[in-house]
Amino acid sequence: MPRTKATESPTRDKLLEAGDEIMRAKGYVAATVDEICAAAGVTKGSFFHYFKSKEDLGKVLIERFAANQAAGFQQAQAGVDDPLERVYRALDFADEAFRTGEIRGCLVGTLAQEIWLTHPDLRDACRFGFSRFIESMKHDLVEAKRLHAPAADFDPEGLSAYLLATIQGSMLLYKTHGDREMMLANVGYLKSHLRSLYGR
Amino acid sequence: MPRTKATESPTRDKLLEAGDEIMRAKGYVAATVDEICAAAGVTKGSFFHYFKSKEDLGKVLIERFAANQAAGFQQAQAGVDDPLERVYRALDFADEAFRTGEIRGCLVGTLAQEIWLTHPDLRDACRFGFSRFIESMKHDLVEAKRLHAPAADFDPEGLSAYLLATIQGSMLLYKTHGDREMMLANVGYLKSHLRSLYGR
DNA sequence: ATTGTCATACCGACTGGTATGTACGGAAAT
DNA sequence: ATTTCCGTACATACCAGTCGGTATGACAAT
Repeated sequence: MPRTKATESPTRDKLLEAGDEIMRAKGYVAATVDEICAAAGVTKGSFFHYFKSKEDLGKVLIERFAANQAAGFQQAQAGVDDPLERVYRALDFADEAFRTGEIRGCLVGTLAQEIWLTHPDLRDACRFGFSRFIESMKHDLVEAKRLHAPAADFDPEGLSAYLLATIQGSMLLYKTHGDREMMLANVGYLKSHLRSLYGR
Repeated sequence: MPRTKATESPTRDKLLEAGDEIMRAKGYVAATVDEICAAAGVTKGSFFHYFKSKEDLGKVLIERFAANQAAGFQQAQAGVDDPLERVYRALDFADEAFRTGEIRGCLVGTLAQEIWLTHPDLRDACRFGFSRFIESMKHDLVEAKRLHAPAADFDPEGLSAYLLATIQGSMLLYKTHGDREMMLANVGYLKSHLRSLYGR
């Protein structure tokens, strides 16, 4: 296995998976390298072989999470051309993610909350992750207004950040209330809001 | 000075103020007792005289923050009887808080994100803080529907959690993007959504 | 008025545990 | 043979929380 460049190895993947799990549950600071190693079934030697620091792992995890998320949305919108329909597909995807399987929250949102002042590099990674969502959605929202509601009186530019904020906030409230219905209801309110803005 | 019961003292207040500031900035885990003591200008002896643990301080801070926040909203709605107008006043209050002064985020939201799994007592305090907002707002939203839009097709029960989620998420996005206009725009979207639901 | 007692208020060195990161060595693969 | 890979032991720092100590004022007894 030598001669490779140290990316893409099963050990590294296990560390990423464990790190993702633990950091999403307890946040960045409380997640310890030892715990991550134990969960991954490896030792510290491996950890610091693949990552030069805990912060390095955090950065990789944030980027990985954002990329996976983006891929999910992209898949949910595959083949759909109408921009408004693409937005609804994205919300359906979020809805589906909340409904099925375990919701362990968004890694980007979880980490951003506690490291934005103390770890500028991680904060930038989080910002990039958010922007990725915001920008792609913004494009569709603006286009959709031109197509379906050119005369309507609202600004489509900021809507994508609004959607993201509500989704992030819903996951936050879920952490304290454990109420899945509330999350789903919030996505419903978002959809109804969009319907009223875009006329359908 | 003896014979009192140890609550309400300038030293304790300084610890609370410092703890609030630091935990809001760095979260619960990263905020150290030493740092809080240094910021308050006292020593560890004082800290553990007034609080039996760091978690104890956290609990007090969450309750304090929620109470202050509730008092602020109450003041913003003072003398207003119409339930819908009360809701708008609350949003105006949030708007104003975002616009003026420093926004250091919501302590409840910040802590909830990282301690919900590891510190059940703190999570319960956060839930109570959120519920306080949700319940009082829910009452007005339900009443407002009966008064102003009894025939409209939406459920007013969940709207308050939706409002809170969007506001919390907006503050979260602010941490990565530092964009105050985005927060204000999101409150604007909320208002316009309410206007479209309630017909005014 | 003075003294003694006691609870509150506060200090700061210390402890035990644990955190990240390092040093180094051996296994395994090319 | 050299590099990747991964384990163990260790270095260093820092964490929450403890503990004895001092100071101060309230109260009671003298």
